[in-house]
This record gives sequence, C-alpha cells and structure tokens, in this order.
Amino acid sequence: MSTASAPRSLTKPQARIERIFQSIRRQICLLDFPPGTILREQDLAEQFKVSRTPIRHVLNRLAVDGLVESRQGVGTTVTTIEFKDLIDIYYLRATLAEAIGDSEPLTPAPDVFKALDELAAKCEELGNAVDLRGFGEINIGLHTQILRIIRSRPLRDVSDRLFYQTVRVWFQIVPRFSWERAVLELCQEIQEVRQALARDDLKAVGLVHRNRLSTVMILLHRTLDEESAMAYQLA
Amino acid sequence: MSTASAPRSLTKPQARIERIFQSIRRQICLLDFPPGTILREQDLAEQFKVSRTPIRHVLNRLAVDGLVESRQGVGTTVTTIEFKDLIDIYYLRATLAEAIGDSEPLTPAPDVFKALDELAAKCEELGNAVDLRGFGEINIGLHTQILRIIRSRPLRDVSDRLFYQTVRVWFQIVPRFSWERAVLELCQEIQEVRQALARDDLKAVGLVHRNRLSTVMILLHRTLDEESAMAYQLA
DNA sequence: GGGGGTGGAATTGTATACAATGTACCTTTA
DNA sequence: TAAAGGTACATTGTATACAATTCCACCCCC
Repeated sequence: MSTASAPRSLTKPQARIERIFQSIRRQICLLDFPPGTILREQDLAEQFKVSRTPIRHVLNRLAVDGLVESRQGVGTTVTTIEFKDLIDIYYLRATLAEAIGDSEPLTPAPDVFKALDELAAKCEELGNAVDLRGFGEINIGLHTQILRIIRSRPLRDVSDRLFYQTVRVWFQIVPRFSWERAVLELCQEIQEVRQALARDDLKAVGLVHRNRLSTVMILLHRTLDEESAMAYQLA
Repeated sequence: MSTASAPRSLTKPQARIERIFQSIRRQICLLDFPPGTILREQDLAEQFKVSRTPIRHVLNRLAVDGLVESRQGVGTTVTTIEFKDLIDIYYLRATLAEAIGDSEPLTPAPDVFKALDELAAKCEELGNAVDLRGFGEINIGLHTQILRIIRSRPLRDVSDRLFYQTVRVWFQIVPRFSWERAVLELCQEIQEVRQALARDDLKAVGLVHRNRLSTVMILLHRTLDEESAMAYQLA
C-alpha cells in the first residue's frame, strides 16, 4: 500500500502515528493481512518510511486491542479472535447500540446523508458479484457514519474498538451463509439508518443497528452449535 | 491483552511493562500524581530502573486510556477528565453493569469472599477518620473483585478501562458531599455484593453495582447543575 | 535411520544518541 | 517602559546500535 507523499514538516508526529495505526488496522480488518500473518517491524518501517520506533508504538496499540500479538524472537502475528470472545463482543455491541439513542438528539452533519447514500449505492452494486473485501469496506463505512452521530465520546471510543475487533468475522460468516442475504441485510440497515436519521430519531438508529448485530449473534451461536455437533460426531 | 488477563511470568519483558503500567496507573488514580502533574520520562525511567523506551510504551498506553497526555517539548501531564465525559462514562458503566449477570453463572473462587471480607473490614475502619486515599484503595479493591466474577473477557476489559478512567472522581465528590454517607454506601455495596455472590446470583451483583453507579451519576448531574447555576449567577 | 544438541540467522525488546519542539528568560529596540 | 525577538534549556519524538530470545536447519552420535 503506497503511503501518501510525506510532507513531514507539516504533520505532527502523533497524527502520523495515528495515520499509520489506522492504515495497518484497516489492512488487518480487510484481510490484506490475514490472521497468522507475521508483520515484521523492519518491513513496515520501510513501507511507511519511518524507523521501527513509531511502528512499534502502533503495533503496541494494536496489541492492546487484541488485533496482533508480539513475541520476542518470533515476530508480531495477526491474531484470530476467539469464537467465544466474538459472541461476547457482539452481545456487548448490541447492548451498547441501544444506548446510542439515550442522549439528547444530535443533529447530524449534512454530509452524513451523502455518505450514507454513496454507501447504499455501492452496496446495491455488490449484489452482482461476490466481493468480500468490498463488503468489508462498506461495513467500515457504515460504522464510520454511525460513529459520527454518537454524542458520548466514551461510548464512541468503546464502540469503535469493539467494532474493529469483530469486523473480520464477516469473512467467515458470509461464505457459510448466503451472499445475497448478507448484502440485502446490509443494504437494509443503511436505508433504515438513513430514514431514522432523517427524522432525527437517534433511538431508532440504535435499535436498527442493535437488531442487525443481534442477527449476526444468532448466526454465530448457530455456527458454534454446529461445530459442537461436529466435535460430538467425531468423538 | 489487557490488565484483566493474568500475567504469564513476571520475568518476561511484557510482564514488566504491565507491572510498570499498573503501578503508574494506580499512582495516578490515587492522586499520588494529581491532575496537572508533569511526568518526566527520564525520572520514571530512573525510578523503575529501566530506560526511557519501556516507560514510553507505558505512557503511550496511559495516553490511549486518556489518563495522561504527551506534548513534544513540554512533557507528559496527568489529565483532568472532562465533567461531561465523566457523566457519559458513568452512564456506560451503569449500562454495562446490568450486563454482568447476563451470562451463565460463574462460581467465584473462594478467595473472592475472603478478599471482600477484608475490604469490608477496612471500610468499617474508614468511618473513624477521613481518609480519601484509603477510600480509593478500597474502591479499587472492590472493582478488582467484581472483575473476577465477570466471565466475558471483552466486558471485563471494557469495564476495567472505564473504571480507571473514573475512579479519581471520588476525590472531588466526597469533599462536596458527606464522608460518612460515602463510606456507608461503599460498605453497603461490598456487603450486598458478597451476599448476592454467596447465593450465586450474578444478576444481583450487577444490579447492586449498577445502583451505586447510578447514585454517583445523579450526584454528578447535581454538581453539574450547581456549576451551571454558578455560571449563570456570574453572568 | 533417528534423536538430540548446537550454532546461526532472524526477530522483538532495550538503551542511547540525536533531532524537533515548546517554554522561559533575557536582550534589544522603539 | 513595554513589547518584540532571539537564545538557551528541558522535554518528547526518532533513529539506530546492541542484547535477549526463539526457531530451524544441520550435524554428530548412537
């Protein structure tokens, strides 16, 4: 991934680290770096044209979020989220989604609607051919817009972290499920969020979001049960 | 991953960083380092007998949690949590506390009871004289024990982070309120948590906890209103 | 032919020198 | 005298050399 031309003198160091962090996190969550990938600090340093030091800060933060794991003498590997944790996180996210609307109404910036419309358009196109990466990108896009209407900063921070801990699950779920239905439900959520937003009904936004999270959670439970059954058959 | 997970071995570098992290965080939250304090990396390095490098990792993590803030050329200062954020966090914590009991019952380790009894004893003693630091220590102790009965690791991690973002508020609240009542309510929560735990009623533990958080939240709202009134009078 | 030990290469963790930056104080000038 | 500018110092951010650790291939020995 090519980094933008670096006017280093104009960018504050913390902002640069933040950019690198988001870039690597995105690559992890879109499976450009699939689980198990070994990220070498030296390679990343060369890619981003910095030394290992700021890269280590970024990896350290990713490790706190559980997206990578560093072991001395081995390397920094992209993690696989435990299935059990995945369900727990989805339960948390569903709970928190209900809390989105519990604050005073927040009039969203006008470009939120534009962004949502663009996402909806892209999502429609997805129906034509299976494109998991595109699906992931739209998911991230929707998440980004939902974040923007959450007034409470702590809630925003927690939601963001939990989201990025779980996005990758779609790459496992969709193939075992139905591409058409996954796309359809994503389209529906975007539309419903947009409509709820248009009537300043934050509570509805939260509930729409909660319901889709809940759907995924049920799917995860089903998958877990199937795996348990498989294990039982083998035993 | 986070502080909630058990350290592997105290000899490994990651464990050492974890120890330093918890040490500094504790000192911040007990106001050994009051808000506004400038933490110099060199001083901390000498204090912990390491170089600046691991100290920087720790401070970086504390900065992510919002407990400190680093500015190049100035220093790393202990932050003051915004009042608005404080209320939001308490609302979040109250919401999450209700979710504690939503998982399958978890039989607590026997030493949880012992730890709670010790905390209760210490809390009784607090009634004799005002001791804000002791109050904070018991608060942290209670939190630590409650963490141990949360099965869901993601919920544990989030709860832990939010707790340490808000403990310091007691040092503001108690003086403006009533020392006796604060101690009494803390004692009550410890007792009620212990009782609920004794009958394997995790849901009750969560609700007891939620109720106290809710009490604090109301207090915070009241304080906020008073400050608004003051500002109004001045204007 | 197999098992275990040994050395080398690769990688993360640490220490340290240097660069960038902000603050305070002092100097100079209108 | 006050204000503007510059200079020195302290601090964080970065780069890099070195230490610690791990993995693996190779080889020796049985």
